[in-house]
Amino acid sequence: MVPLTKEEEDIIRELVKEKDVPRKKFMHQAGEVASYSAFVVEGCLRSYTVDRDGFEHILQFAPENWWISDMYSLVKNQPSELNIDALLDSKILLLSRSCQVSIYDRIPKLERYFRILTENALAASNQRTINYLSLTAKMRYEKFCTLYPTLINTIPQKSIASYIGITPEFLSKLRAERN
Amino acid sequence: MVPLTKEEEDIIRELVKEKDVPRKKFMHQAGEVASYSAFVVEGCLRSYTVDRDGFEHILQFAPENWWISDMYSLVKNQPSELNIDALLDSKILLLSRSCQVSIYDRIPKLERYFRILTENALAASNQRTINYLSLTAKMRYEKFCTLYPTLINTIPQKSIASYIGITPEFLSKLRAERN
DNA sequence: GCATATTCTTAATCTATGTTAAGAAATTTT
DNA sequence: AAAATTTCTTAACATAGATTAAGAATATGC
Repeated sequence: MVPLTKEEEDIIRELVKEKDVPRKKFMHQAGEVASYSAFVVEGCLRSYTVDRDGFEHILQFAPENWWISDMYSLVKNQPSELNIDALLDSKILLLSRSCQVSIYDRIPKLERYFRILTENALAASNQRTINYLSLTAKMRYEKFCTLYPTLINTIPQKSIASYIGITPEFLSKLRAERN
Repeated sequence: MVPLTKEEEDIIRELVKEKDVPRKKFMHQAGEVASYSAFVVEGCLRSYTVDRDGFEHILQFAPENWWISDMYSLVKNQPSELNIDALLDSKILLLSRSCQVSIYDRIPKLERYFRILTENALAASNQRTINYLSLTAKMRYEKFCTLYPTLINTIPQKSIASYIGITPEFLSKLRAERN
């Protein structure tokens, strides 16, 4: 999306840390203040909350080439309610919030890149809210399938159920319905 | 949030159009491609979809000093599903998408301002998604009351019901419960 | 490759929330 | 301020989706 010169690439390479996250290992845990965003090079991460009854609710999947973070904790500097862990063995690039800001100062077009990225994330989040308000569970599942075709066979069904806001049992029933 | 010089103020004043929007009048209608963001100087706007059964679902309230737009339509350049209208007689500032970009080029710190604004909107939207996934209707109503105390007495209850994703009848019942 | 743990399915039962309807209260228009 | 419209409340009944439980299928760790 943003063409970079060799020097700009070097700046970024210096500020970003590569990391392997094996399946089920955390990149971030609830209770801590988030200080990193992650770009998924390979694999898949997810962010989720755990409610008072111990149920997990997935906020975001981040397959390859997606960014993931706890935006709330990052911008408010407050302890976060979110956990971020790997659904598959993954390789990520970590960018700390302070590095991010220093990149913006040194390479302004990256501030534009992240602004646009965030605008797209907001548009997608709004769309998801509208889906909750106006669609049945079945319709949300069908939308999910067309929106994330690659995820359907790589992540457990119960994770999809959690993302669309239903129980795994009910998702199982919905799937049985459509022969 | 962003201190401006006299000249910068003049640039902005030139690119922004002031407009009065009487109660129930539209700033934007579904089907059109959105090309403006609006800053609410006075009054209150809302964005909402109308589903196939004719029910309204409110995505956002914008009381004084908030921005409102159809981010999806704006960034994808696609016809929007959202209507934006005034809940109260309002005065707004309209900023077209093209002016917005030209402001970014002329006053880079405003690109930062809008990046931060969008990050905050995303954090709030994520929070709302988590609320849907993990809270009952009653808890969502209570959260709404603490989050938007000023709205509770200025907008119809049925609008609150629509925003938190329940019917007005059920909200009425919830309110009766807590004596 | 076997044992263990996790995920998925099915079915019976339960419950939070929706629907319908009708009157009361509040607000807006004339 | 009366009439008309919109919003709010209440109550009986309906339903989408949750819960519980148990077995079957898959996946994982050793």
